[in-house]
Amino acid sequence: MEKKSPPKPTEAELELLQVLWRRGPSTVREIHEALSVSKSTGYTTTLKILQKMTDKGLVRRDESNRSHVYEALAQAAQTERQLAGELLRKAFGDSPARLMVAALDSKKATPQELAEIRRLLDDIEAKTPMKQ
Amino acid sequence: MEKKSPPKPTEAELELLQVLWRRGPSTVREIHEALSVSKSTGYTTTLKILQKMTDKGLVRRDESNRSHVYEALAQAAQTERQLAGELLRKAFGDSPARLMVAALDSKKATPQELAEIRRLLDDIEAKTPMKQ
DNA sequence: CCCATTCTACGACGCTGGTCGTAGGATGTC
DNA sequence: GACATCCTACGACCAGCGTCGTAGAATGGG
Repeated sequence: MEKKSPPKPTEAELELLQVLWRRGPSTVREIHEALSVSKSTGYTTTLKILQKMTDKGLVRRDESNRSHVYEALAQAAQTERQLAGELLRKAFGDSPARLMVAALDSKKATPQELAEIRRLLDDIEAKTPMKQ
Repeated sequence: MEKKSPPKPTEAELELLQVLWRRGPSTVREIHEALSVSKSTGYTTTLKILQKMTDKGLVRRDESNRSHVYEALAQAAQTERQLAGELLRKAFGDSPARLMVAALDSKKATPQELAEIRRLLDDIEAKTPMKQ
């Protein structure tokens, strides 16, 4: 039992996490620049959120340089599982099928995407029934 | 163009909406009772949220009786589409496949559910390519 | 050495969501 | 008619989130 359950990131925190997942360990400046293309928020806002994320255990920081270097502790797959699971429970009665109906209804998927979903289902079914 | 876009319900609002979807038009008392099995919140809290939902246009109320009767305006399918679409965009780069991976990973689906998703894909593919 | 720049820390503010308490009007019962 | 009960309206409160401004320490260029 070494796994701690990392708290759910807020919307702004998720955006920063996504940058860290993409870039790897980064300074506040780097994260803020990466984000400023889509968002126009102040530098200290980014800093403040990062500090809170450190308290929450979502990220870890290396303070050996003057510009602290932040690194994601929350893993992408785990965070996504958490978010999907929560919506599943709160809005879809824990029915993945119902969630997919809504998702595919909201964003019209390309035939390629549909094929990919089928492939993923194959993988899952291949794995589940005869336990490995 | 008669469809207005109803605002996104908050978590508490979604719970009340779900009761209304299940029960149909109901009084505050009825909604509160229905909810009190799982939640222990005050009567006036339910009332207040309902009032705010009225302002937001999520519900409509009939004031002809002393006990006002509330009715859902936001439709279930549309609301679910909205919620799934938002998560899809914010956390999954608009990729339904990635969302499904996370969802199925969070809640181990039964073979029946997987089959149901396949059926769903069949429906969609049957509908899209040759436009009916 | 001094000044401009860059960084962190910290407090403030506004907003929203969820919670409740209380006031006061309507209703029902004896 | 009087009283207890149920209803709505409304304001208060608190916590969390996102935003920013400013202070003050570290750094680096002339």
